[in-house]
Amino acid sequence: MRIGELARLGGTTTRALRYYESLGLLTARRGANGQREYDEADLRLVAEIRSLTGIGFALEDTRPFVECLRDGHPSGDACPASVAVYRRKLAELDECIERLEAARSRVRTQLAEAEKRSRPCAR
Amino acid sequence: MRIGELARLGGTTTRALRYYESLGLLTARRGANGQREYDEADLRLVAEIRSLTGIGFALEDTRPFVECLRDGHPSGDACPASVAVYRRKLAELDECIERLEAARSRVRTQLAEAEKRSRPCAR
DNA sequence: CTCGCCCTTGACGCCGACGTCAAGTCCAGT
DNA sequence: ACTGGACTTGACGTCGGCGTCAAGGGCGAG
Repeated sequence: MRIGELARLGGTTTRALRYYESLGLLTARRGANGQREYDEADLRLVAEIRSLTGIGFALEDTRPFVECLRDGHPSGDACPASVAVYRRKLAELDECIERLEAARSRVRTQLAEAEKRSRPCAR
Repeated sequence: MRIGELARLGGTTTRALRYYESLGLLTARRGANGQREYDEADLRLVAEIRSLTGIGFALEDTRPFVECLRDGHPSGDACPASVAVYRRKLAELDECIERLEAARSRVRTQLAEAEKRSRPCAR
């Protein structure tokens, strides 16, 4: 298949696919006319990339998963490097959630105090 | 005081202060030599901006607070517009935290499965 | 006078993940 | 032959919040 169909099937755009290729995440065979030619394995890679970025992974973080799949593993997270990214991401998420929850509680406090001041005698 | 001192006292940089001014968050009187001149009220504004951005507010979100202070209110969140930003921000934080927690649980699941596959007979 | 430090404006750089436009190529259908 | 759609590369634009550099002006101390 060509890039347009891969984009459609992968739920993304041709621009994104070329961008992935520029990062070395995707590689394409070229047909006689110079156009990129893809197969099911490439679709699998795109699916992996989209799935991970959809969760919030940076493109660079998807690299180990993609390489793992290209090495013939049935699953992108079958390799130690991928699992390491899982762990790092988990730690990042924990920290991020913690910070946001702290921020939320501060905002809540501020909001409560502001309302108390504006309606000092409200029930 | 001049911009350097305001930056020091406010815990930021001169570049940031000039940027705030370009956004209309800060205004400065000019001395005879063309240099910016600030007072305690300006320091108060900077403190408000830094406090809010420190929690994760965008600069634009601090505008109502700053204007509220400039209107003579003792607190930046004494105005309805500021309180509205609090509410909006709270909703944003709730949604963001929710998404991150969902992502975290997905990553946890993936990690657990990946480890199960890599060490099928581990205790 | 020079040194050094602070100040001025203007403008480009950075990060990530593409969007969007330009100008041209390739191919199938009518 | 012509049209329309899909493809190619290259390059600039976007968003936020500044960092950093350039090229100068102002001012007190020695």
